[in-house]
Amino acid sequence: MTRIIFHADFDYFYAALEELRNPELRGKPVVVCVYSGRSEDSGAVATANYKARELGIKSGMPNSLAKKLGKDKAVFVPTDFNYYKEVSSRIMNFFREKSEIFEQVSIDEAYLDFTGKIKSLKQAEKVAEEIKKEIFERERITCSIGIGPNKLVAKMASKEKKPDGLTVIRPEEVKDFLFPKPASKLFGVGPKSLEIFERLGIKTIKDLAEFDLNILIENFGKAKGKLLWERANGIDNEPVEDSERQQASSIATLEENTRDMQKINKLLEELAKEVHEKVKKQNVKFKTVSIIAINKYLEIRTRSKSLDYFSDSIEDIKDHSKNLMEKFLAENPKEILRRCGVSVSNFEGREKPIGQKTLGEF
DNA sequence: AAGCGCGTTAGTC
DNA sequence: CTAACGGACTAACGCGCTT
Repeated sequence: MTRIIFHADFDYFYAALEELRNPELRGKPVVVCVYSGRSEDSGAVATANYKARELGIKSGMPNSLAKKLGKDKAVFVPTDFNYYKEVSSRIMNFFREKSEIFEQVSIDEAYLDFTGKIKSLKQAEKVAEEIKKEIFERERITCSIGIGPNKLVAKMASKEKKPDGLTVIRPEEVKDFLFPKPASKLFGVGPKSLEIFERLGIKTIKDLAEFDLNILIENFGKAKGKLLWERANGIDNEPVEDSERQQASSIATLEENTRDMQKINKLLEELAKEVHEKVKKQNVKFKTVSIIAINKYLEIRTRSKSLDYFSDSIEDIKDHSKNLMEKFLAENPKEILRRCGVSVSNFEGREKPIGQKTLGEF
């Protein structure tokens, strides 16, 4: 059964919302920043509008660099997640009404499965136009929609034309659409995979799609190797489904790089409190407590501990995160931390819905 | 041998 | 002249232990 999957992606969402509530920003380069609080500019760019992108400013970039590129032309504003969440959930609710098979991926992205409601791709295109129009009328926000036979193709298609784009990829067009793109553009390929691709001489998605599956498995492991190969070939059978949260975490930057347990504990306590609030709000019980340690080279380490019961106690979060951190620092005498985080996961009654991936013979 | 729990890393927005 | 650098989340891996 060929499916009709939409992927909707709000255009430069945070920056668009900042423009919306502050008309003075319109027409200017707008950069929405996360400030870590360590110094005036420390932090990173969350989103930049298109004017700012023309100056070379991109999300994830250090604020200091963005400031340099933006000079006095760009406007820098801090994130206001409560505002973004409010608008996002109104749009998400609208999506949910439109197609009951719906999956929110992040604050600004969702999949919709219209297989049962729509007969042709021509009609799908019309529905997508209507959705875009209605979102704009309601919220004055534009989005880009990709339509394809599965989530992967829909997702790659929504990126094709931005902002305010609509891209339909028919099943017979999938390979022509994917193959010419560099392998780095394939969803799920990051720096580590690219390193391996380089060694194997894989440059385009076509190279990957035609590469020997067994050699990919040797290099990436069974599941990841097969996953990459399938994706390169446009194969993806993941269902669109509304999944529940699997984790709650908080992370923050230390005032200065340190491995002093006193300073770190103070921050861990605050983070534990934030995580506990999320746990209470979501009304869940967790079994696993983790810490995240990011050193001065921005390398990320994690340590975790599973309890033999489900808990919602703040003491459990505090105690275990402190113990984990103490042990981590003792075992890694050279680590000097820049940021740290606390996370809880393994929620009661949420057995991971994954696992239907049957790896046949090859 | 398959499946699970656990602890960890890679990747995305 | 270079380097600069958030926070929240999901998926999957590898290992050891059970069944």
